[in-house]
Parts: sequence; structure tokens; C-alpha cells
Amino acid sequence: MTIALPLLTEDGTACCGTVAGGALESEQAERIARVFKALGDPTRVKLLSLIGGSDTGEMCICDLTDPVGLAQPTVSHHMKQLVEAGLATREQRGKWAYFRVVDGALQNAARTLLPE
Amino acid sequence: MTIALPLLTEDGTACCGTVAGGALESEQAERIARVFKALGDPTRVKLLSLIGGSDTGEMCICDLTDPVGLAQPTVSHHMKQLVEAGLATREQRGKWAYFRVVDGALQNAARTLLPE
DNA sequence: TCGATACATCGACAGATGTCAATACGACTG
DNA sequence: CAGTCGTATTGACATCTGTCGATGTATCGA
Repeated sequence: MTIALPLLTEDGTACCGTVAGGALESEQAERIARVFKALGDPTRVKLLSLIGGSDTGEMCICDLTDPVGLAQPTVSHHMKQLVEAGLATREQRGKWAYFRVVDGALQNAARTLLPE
Repeated sequence: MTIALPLLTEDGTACCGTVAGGALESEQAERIARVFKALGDPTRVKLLSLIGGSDTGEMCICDLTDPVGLAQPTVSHHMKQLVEAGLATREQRGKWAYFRVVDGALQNAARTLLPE
């Protein structure tokens, strides 16, 4: 199964820019910043760690509201941010929406901070 | 219950041992988010890549305003954010303020995203 | 000493962000 | 079908953020 890599561009040449690898084009900087912006909120960091640390690897909103101590709409809002950043996926099963951490997404984000 | 949470494990100190309470989790989540918040702006990502990719490894504000296309106070503001996040250092030499990327800071940030 | 240069800070502003209550929507259940 | 449950959306609000012009501060050169 192939997963979209939010940090990588489609064109082969200017692909894979890293923060540590020299001057970045604006487009690459924006792409990189978009992911880290999603990681720039303590609630979202906690949400990702909760989901990724769960035994099944997936959690629904109702299981997340209590640990983070925020209202349901707020948690829903944060999860939407994470999904749009390519860090989480949403799957509806019955009444529940199950969220997972996208496999490899955090590794890809980390890679943009390391020297090439 | 103690879970190995890649995002919440401290690199050196007080790692994942006795205190896996919620309060400590929040504190670590905040510390992690603070760094990524600084990386969550395309201008700051570009600034870091410019400085880190320069031949001397350091640049002054006057050399940074043109590449990012923003006014001097704005660049100064962004560099302050990066310094406060621990990602850059500032050194005054004569009229100029030279900024460097903190050695190992990006690697440490990356490590908080990787599995233990 | 005077002017120029490099930078930080201030004040202001528009826009983004995090939060919640209220509400709407969809799916199950009786 | 009616009601309940889990989520998403909306609207509202306070706060934060990015940006710039104007101004203050320190340093250097003439």
C-alpha cells in the first residue's frame, strides 16, 4: 500500500528539500512548515501520541476527549488539522470515526530536519 | 500503565520510566510543540535553511531580509522566535548580529518524532 | 562630534487560531 | 419511525500571530 508523502514534491529534481540541507525554495519551505504547524500545538502532539501509543493504533473522538480534557468539537477540530496535514487518517466505521497515525509520516517529517 | 510514546520520550533526561502521569505528558507535549511551532512558519524554515546552508554557517539580518523578501523588523522578529525556541543563536559582533543554527537542535527535534 | 549603518522594540493592524455552546448530520437501536 | 449516540459544522469570542512603519539604541567611520 502506497501512502502519500506530504513532505515530498512530485517533480524528481527539486524533491526532498531539508531544513539542514541548504537554502530552500519557498514552495518547499511552505510544504515543510505546513506539517510542523500541525505539530506546533501541544494538544495535537498529545493526540498523536495517544493514538500512536494505543494498543490497536486507532482511537475515536470519544476516547480522546477525556485524556486531553477538551470538548468534543475542539478535539474534532484538532484531528481535522492532523488529517489535513497528512499526519493522521480518518475512517468511519458505524457511528465512530477511527483515527490512525499515518505510517511513516512522522519519519518523513523528521527526515526534513536531518542532513541529507 | 506506561506506554512507549515516541513523541513524548525525552532524549536524555527523565525518560519514560516512573512518571507516566498525564500531567507530565502535557508538560512534555508542550515542550515538544514549542519547537515545532517555531518550525511551523515557512519564513522561519527558510531562514534556518539559509543560515545552515551558508558557507560560514552564520548570517546577519541584513543578509536575510532580501532572500525572504520581508522587512527588517519582521526578519528580526522571526529570528527571535527561533532563538527562543532553541533552534538558533545570536551573537553580536560590532554592528552586526550573527545568527547560527544550534548544533544538534534539529536532530533533537527530529528524534522526538522517531520511534525509540 | 556627527552622520550613517545594523538591529531591536513599539504601536498598530488584519488575519489566523483555539475554544466552547448550540446545532445539524448520520448511523444505530428500540 | 422515533430516539439516542458519536461526530462534524456553525457561530461567536478572546487571544495569538505575522507584518510593517516609525522610533530607539548601539556601533562604526569620517
